[in-house]
Amino acid sequence: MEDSDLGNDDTDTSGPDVEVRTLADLARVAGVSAGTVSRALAGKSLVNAETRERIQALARQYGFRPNQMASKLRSRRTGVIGVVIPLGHEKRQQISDPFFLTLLGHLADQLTEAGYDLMLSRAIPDGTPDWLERITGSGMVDGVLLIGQSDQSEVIDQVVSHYRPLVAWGNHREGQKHIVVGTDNELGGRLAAEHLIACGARRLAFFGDTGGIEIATRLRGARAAAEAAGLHITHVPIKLADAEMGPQLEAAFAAPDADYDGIVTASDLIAMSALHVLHEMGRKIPGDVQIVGFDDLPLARLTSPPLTTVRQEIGQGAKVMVEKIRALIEGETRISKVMPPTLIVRETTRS
Amino acid sequence: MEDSDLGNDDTDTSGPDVEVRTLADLARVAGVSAGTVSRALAGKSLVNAETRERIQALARQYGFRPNQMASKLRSRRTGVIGVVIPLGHEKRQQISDPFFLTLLGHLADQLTEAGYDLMLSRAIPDGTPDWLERITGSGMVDGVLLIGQSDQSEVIDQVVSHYRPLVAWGNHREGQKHIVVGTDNELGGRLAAEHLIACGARRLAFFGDTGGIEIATRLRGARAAAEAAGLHITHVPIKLADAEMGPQLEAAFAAPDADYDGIVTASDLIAMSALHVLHEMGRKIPGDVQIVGFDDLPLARLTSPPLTTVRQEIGQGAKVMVEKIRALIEGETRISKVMPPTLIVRETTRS
DNA sequence: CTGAAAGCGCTAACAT
DNA sequence: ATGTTAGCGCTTTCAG
Repeated sequence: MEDSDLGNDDTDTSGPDVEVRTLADLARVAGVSAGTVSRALAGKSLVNAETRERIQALARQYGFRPNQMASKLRSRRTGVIGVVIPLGHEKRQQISDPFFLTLLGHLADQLTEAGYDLMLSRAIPDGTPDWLERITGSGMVDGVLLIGQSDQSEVIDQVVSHYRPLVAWGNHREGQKHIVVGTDNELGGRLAAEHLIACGARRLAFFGDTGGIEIATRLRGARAAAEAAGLHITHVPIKLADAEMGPQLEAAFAAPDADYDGIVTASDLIAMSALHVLHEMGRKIPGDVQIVGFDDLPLARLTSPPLTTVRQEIGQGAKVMVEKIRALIEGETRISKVMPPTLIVRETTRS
Repeated sequence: MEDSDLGNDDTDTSGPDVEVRTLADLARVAGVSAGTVSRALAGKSLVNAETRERIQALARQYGFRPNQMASKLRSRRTGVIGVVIPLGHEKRQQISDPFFLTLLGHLADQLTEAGYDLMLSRAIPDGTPDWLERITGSGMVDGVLLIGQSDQSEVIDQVVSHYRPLVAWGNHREGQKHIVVGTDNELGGRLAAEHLIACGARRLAFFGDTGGIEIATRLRGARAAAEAAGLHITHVPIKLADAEMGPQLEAAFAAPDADYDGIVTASDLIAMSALHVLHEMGRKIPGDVQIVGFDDLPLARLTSPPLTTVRQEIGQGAKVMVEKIRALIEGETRISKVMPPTLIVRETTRS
């Protein structure tokens, strides 16, 4: 019969002789139309189950993958979320902040789980909204997640006036237009300072650069607590330049009136560095100086002594950011979320 | 003069009344064809300098950005590099390894500098090449950077047989098809063990899970050094499960014959955790036990005592990976690069 | 130097 | 349930 001869053509299951790069190619091989192949591969229900499976098998056999660019162009949906790290107020051109990196890791996990791809950009704000609009306006992403607002809160507000699906990590400010997920930084700073004061510290300092609003707010909280106790807190603006943090700290401790006995730091990283420098100077912790970190990175429990710190819920934050961006993309409405920090008492304070 | 009257038409610089979303829209506004707008915006030389500038000004004024999907589809060039983290041999579903995260940060910097966008994917190898081909075959990226090979060396080889622009970080194996940038792990392991032996350690252990080839090779190097000195080295397969590392280490030290006096670790993270656990057990470092880390993360110098470790050149590695992927994309040929590690002696060994 | 025309590979009406 | 028809918005010959 002619039919069986036809059937025999199927025996070449291994050596694909014809190049099948496009839907049309596969359609030809399968003897159907491109439209059907498209539907079959998308797993749509309006295709006969067995043709669908046959086509999927064929696709596998020929190693065919639909071109995403074409698909995205046509469907006006990219399946990609842009994750942007604004490298603003700190002049370093490098992504190295372990907090951001940790948040990024969690975001990657959550986005993958939600079926999104992640496009990472580092951006250097320049006063105009251009650094952000280059990403929102490119048609390359369905939404944007900002890891930190730096000092760009106004610019971001301006962008969301015409670009909705955007969620930032960071500090929430009254009257702010864009949606933010973050920690109550003022409370965090206050918790840290209050704890230090309760543990007997009197000569307080805050270590951290207040160029970004988050840190500035932590300082405000710490200062409020100090003032409530009738104390002064000295602000020492340590920049996060990795290796160069040591010298900055040494200089800070060498200053004439620098015999601090309680230090609130803007991050665990600064705290760890301070711990190290103080240790080298022969100061006892928490005997001579008490320190509170910020973030509660996984590493905080590994320092010696283990670091007392203000915990931010990074994993939870990532989850919430992804939930919100998805909702925004679906056209729903969402509001900001401020999460309360918790004080984790370990051994760099006298508890 | 008529000229000044003409100039007055430009006063509506603020209120774009017509929506200009596409090249064609802008072309209409500019009174030229879409082709010319495309060329002007691409900065091509074959456009009259002043029409080009006029069009660019118009684009800026209307906030117009060409749709990347369309551009990429047409030009068959995405300007995107895929960065893939294979979450293979370790079952954790999470990106948290600080080494990978650090490498990722450097890659982001280098790629941005080279004008590429970065698409991050975490992948869970499943025995087939599918986890990788989903990315290489999607038409979404111009090339792929793999952060670690996990135990997928053969699969990767298979993929590069038909997909050239791929560079992996990791261990180089003789006869391997794909291009790798990485550290001489065997040498690294040997340096660590030799140093420990030279410092008087005799009861050696290697802490780390050898599921990935990199770690297995480090163990091989350490073992070779031990055997050359007539010593035995005990392999303790610590998994990188963040918080759960403590208990694993405690169990390791509680084992009957576990009075190690020299420990080679597979990463700084394990070393830091071990440091912490030993500290809690009241063991002196380096007095009772000496430890050598691996990676030399920025944090290694901050432990107390500061960590003796085997340094991998992460920043340099990222630079090399990006150089190689760019060359491969251009159709050039490249070979693997094995970088020598260096021993950084700090204070967890008796030097 | 610029315009017109032809797709890149796919999806989504609209038919049938 | 499947085929047909039209584009998505851009780039790039090919003319002029």
